[in-house]
Amino acid sequence: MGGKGRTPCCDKSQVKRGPWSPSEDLRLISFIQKHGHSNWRALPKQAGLLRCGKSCRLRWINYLRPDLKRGNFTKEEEESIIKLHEAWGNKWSKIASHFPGRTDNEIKNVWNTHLRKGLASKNSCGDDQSKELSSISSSYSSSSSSASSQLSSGEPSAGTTAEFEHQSNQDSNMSKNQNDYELPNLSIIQEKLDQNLLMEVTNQVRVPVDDAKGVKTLTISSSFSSLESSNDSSSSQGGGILRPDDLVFDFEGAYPLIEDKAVLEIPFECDYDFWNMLDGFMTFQSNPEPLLPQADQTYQSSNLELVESGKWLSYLESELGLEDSTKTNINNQDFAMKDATEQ
DNA sequence: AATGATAGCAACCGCCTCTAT
DNA sequence: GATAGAGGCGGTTGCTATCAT
Repeated sequence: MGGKGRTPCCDKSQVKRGPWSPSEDLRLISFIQKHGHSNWRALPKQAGLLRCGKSCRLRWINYLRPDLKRGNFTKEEEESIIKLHEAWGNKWSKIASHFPGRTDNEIKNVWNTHLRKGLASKNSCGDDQSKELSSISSSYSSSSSSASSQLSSGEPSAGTTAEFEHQSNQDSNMSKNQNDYELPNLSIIQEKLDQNLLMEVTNQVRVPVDDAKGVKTLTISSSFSSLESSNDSSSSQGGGILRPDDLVFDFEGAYPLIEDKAVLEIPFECDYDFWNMLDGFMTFQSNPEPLLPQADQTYQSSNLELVESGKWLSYLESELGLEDSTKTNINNQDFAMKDATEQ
């Protein structure tokens, strides 16, 4: 410990706080993708972000990392969390290390919101709990063979802990060296698609990826809760913020693989106006007001919004030189009109 | 329909640990 | 060994959506 007190990690009056905007997310993603994150403190400045380095790190780890598994925890995962918490207490990062794709923050939240209450209620009816624990134990052992032996007793033995750690090392490649950040392989992408994380593709920013056999395309797709009729509360938070459920990596066609890893690149050095415009766009698009339906207008206005946003992104694509040339002229005209109208 | 209570979760804060000098 | 800087962790807060009255 320092002893003489710590210098603040950043000047809090100079940094932005609160929810991250879509453009900040994209800046961070593209910067890390290109340069890695060897120095979190220096990163915000280098990336042109008015954020504390810690904030960037947290955002990346908890939200933007490409290997994150989103969506609800499965029953098995929840049961595993309960058992691991029994063994280790609030060692969230340690627990999280056994759930590839899950973050300590996520697990902590799940524990605090769901599991703790569930257990508390079970504790009130004594016998049920021991029954429950034994069922959890057997369930766990069937679902996680390498970890199965340690869960029947309260404290983990040295051997069983070692087993967990062994498994953890095997599972969490990302945590080995996050500077060598790797994108998930295609099976993970497919898994996300299977989980319906790609609910509705409303916009696409295509990024060409060089490939010896030609240029493939990565599509960053975003869908917005305001355009969805989903009752899922998790998708309804965040307002104009681009959420991971919204921002998914989608692949068109085969993707270049180097040593089984997909490689892609988002152009970081685009015009700063691009990011700012993107911010404005995201806010504009996610603004529910134009979409809040007057009954039969719902469908029409939503589709209008989709069309407009599609035009907008096409415009972006053309600005970035990523466009399908056949669409460019029309879209530029459309956007210019829209732009003039809004201004 | 309005209001208050509750739930869920992203983000922040402050402390701890590790490492370089 | 002392010190400072940086990353990491766990606790907590605050915002938003949903539910209940």
